[in-house]
Amino acid sequence: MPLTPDERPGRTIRSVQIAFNIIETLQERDRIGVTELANELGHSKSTIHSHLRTLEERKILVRDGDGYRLSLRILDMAADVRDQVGNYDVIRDEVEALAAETGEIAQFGLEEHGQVSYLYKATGDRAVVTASQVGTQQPMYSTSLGKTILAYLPPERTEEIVRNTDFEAITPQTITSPEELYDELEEIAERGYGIDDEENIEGLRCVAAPVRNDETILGAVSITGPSSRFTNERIHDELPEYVTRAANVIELNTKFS
Amino acid sequence: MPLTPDERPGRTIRSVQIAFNIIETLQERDRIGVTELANELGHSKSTIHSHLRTLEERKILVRDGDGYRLSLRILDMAADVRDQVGNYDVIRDEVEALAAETGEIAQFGLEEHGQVSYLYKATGDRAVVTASQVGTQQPMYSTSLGKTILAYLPPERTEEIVRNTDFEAITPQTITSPEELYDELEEIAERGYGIDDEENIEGLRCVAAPVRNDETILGAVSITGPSSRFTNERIHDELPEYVTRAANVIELNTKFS
DNA sequence: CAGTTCGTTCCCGGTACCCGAACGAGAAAT
DNA sequence: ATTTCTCGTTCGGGTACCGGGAACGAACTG
Repeated sequence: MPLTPDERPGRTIRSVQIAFNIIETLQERDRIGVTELANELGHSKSTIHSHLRTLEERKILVRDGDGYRLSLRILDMAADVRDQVGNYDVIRDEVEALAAETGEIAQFGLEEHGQVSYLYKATGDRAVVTASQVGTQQPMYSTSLGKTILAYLPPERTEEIVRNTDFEAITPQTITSPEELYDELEEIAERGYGIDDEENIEGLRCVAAPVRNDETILGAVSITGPSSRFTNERIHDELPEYVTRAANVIELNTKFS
Repeated sequence: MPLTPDERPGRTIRSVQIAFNIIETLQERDRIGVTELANELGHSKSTIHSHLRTLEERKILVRDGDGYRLSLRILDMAADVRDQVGNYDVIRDEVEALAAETGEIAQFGLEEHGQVSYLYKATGDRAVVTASQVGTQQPMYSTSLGKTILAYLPPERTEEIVRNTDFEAITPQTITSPEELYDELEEIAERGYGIDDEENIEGLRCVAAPVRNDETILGAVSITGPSSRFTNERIHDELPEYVTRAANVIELNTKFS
């Protein structure tokens, strides 16, 4: 298995690619040894060995029993990430409050690499269970968070993201063309909130509101629930009020970084 | 500045070292650009550029404004780390409970790379503030957690760690020789809990108890407080009871992984 | 519009990276 | 006890490829 078929522009460093292949493999299947990794990744044992040694010296991995796993240093790095994004405490408190008062799932997400990344997730007492997890990514065009963020990003950035998007019909309702998407973005910008009507997961609807600081968008807040509770009526009346209120509180407490 | 003066055994991969130098620099000082990184790390701009491109493609970094920062994917990795260690929920609940009932700092730590890494930290309502943070590391020989873990590790592993330890007098009370340390480890094994009497930070004392599963040690729980509240009397009577009780609860709820 | 400072690209030389193969240490099997 | 796996580790060699320098382009500033 050759690595990458050489992305068009720019160079990328092979050893580093290998290192992160190891890390990612170790992320999903812990406690693996040298030989197994070598087979899995298609490299010689000696190559993998040197890499493991390097990563262990850097305290990214630890030997645990027979095999390696990621080290707790990752937790420290995660804390720094939260600091760097800024306003984590405000966001957490407000998302928790939103989940508590609605009983549903509340989330905060922001754009990274042309996708939505979840920064925080809170589950209310009657919330449905979903697979989404903090730090993971979802497409922009199929989520309320993503579409709402797109609607408020600088136009050139929005275009760049849309241009690099492969539209895929995740559910029957998913938006599958740039034209449809741009229409909806306009709509969102007009009314101030975005909606996902079973476009990402069947049976689930979401409502999201942008969080902005001085014209630049930081991210968005959303609530997610089953279509049975998110009726056509509530989704354009009561629910947008909740999320915009939460978004406003975050905006007001935002400190410049 | 040459990288490492070539560690004695084994080879380590330079590109990966550079990549993690970048990551670590970005961890402490966010939003840095290519040129600044190049100067800081002593590499050419083109080298740094290729690395940044690689790391960005791997979604480890994001462009944010002008400059890079670590991406939210780190948060996802952190979640996986907690899963891999196992029993995170039990540990969190019990450490929180311990902090709540004592009012002090409570922590759970385990051994990695011959040091203590903190997995969880909870602060009670009258707890002193310390710099220690989840995911960071401390020496084994100067902390109650470290010494307690050493006392219950397999003897050969303990020896290996002690052999590779540089003893340093962090405070006037710090243990500075293997002999002293081994004496204390025996004491700990006898009475079942470990103590740090201002050996790591002046003015602070800690008490720790081991968490074991079927003869193998998973880590240790500790409480930390000012010497004024951690009197000679309480530190050998009331306080050990708290931590051993917490440790026992964790042990009982431990699932095999 | 000149001047500065970014980020980016290109090519080239030297090296250190990856591989293959051999070694050593356990454990399991007979 | 001896064999036979399989694991992690070490070692040298050939060459891909990584890092450096310099030139280019773009964005700001004066």
